[in-house]
Amino acid sequence: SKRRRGGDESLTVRLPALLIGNLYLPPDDGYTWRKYGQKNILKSSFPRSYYRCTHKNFGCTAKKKLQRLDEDPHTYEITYNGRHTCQTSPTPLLIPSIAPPPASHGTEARGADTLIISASLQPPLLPSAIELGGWISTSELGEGFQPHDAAGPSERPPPAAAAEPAAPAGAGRDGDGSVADMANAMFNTGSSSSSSMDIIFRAKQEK
DNA sequence: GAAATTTGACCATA
DNA sequence: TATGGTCAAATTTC
Repeated sequence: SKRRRGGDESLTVRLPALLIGNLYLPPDDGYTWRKYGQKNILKSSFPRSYYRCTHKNFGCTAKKKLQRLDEDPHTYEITYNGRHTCQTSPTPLLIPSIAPPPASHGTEARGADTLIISASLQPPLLPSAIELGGWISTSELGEGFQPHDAAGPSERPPPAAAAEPAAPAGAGRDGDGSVADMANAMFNTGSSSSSSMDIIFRAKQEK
């Protein structure tokens, strides 16, 4: 269909928004992005926002386009462009740069360089779910989600996922726990990681 | 003061 | 020429 000059890869995924209180916020993919623009799109009632990797200085040209779907306000369509060359990137999780698994329930190919991943298999992959851990009420998660998932060493090979938690003392990450922090600030959940937080991870069922 | 957002202007492409 | 994507100054937040 539309092939681009060799390195122009793009990956489009749809995943459920994090529902905090009564507002939907975009899912955290573990990378640190810097917003550089926002535009209103004709057909969409929601604006489209543009992000690029924070570590652009080091030649990381990864970009990300985010759009909340009109039909499903609780679903975000995220389009990734370019590759993360920055090794300082925290949680690599999804974005396998055009993962090949074609014939599979849940994943359906669209065009040559576009891949749609249904939300149903996202929850386990989302780093936010892992990082936030207790913040997310597992009862609200879709079926297929293991409450004590992260603990299991036998899960799929999470490359950097392992290296990440081993957080180097001091260096730390950039403000990344934004979701938790924001939620915390918002609802004044205060100390303790009690699960009183009302984060609902809605797994959208594709029609 | 540095770093990240916001926002309208500007540019590119269909 | 209209629409989508990026720039960059002003502004806010850390």
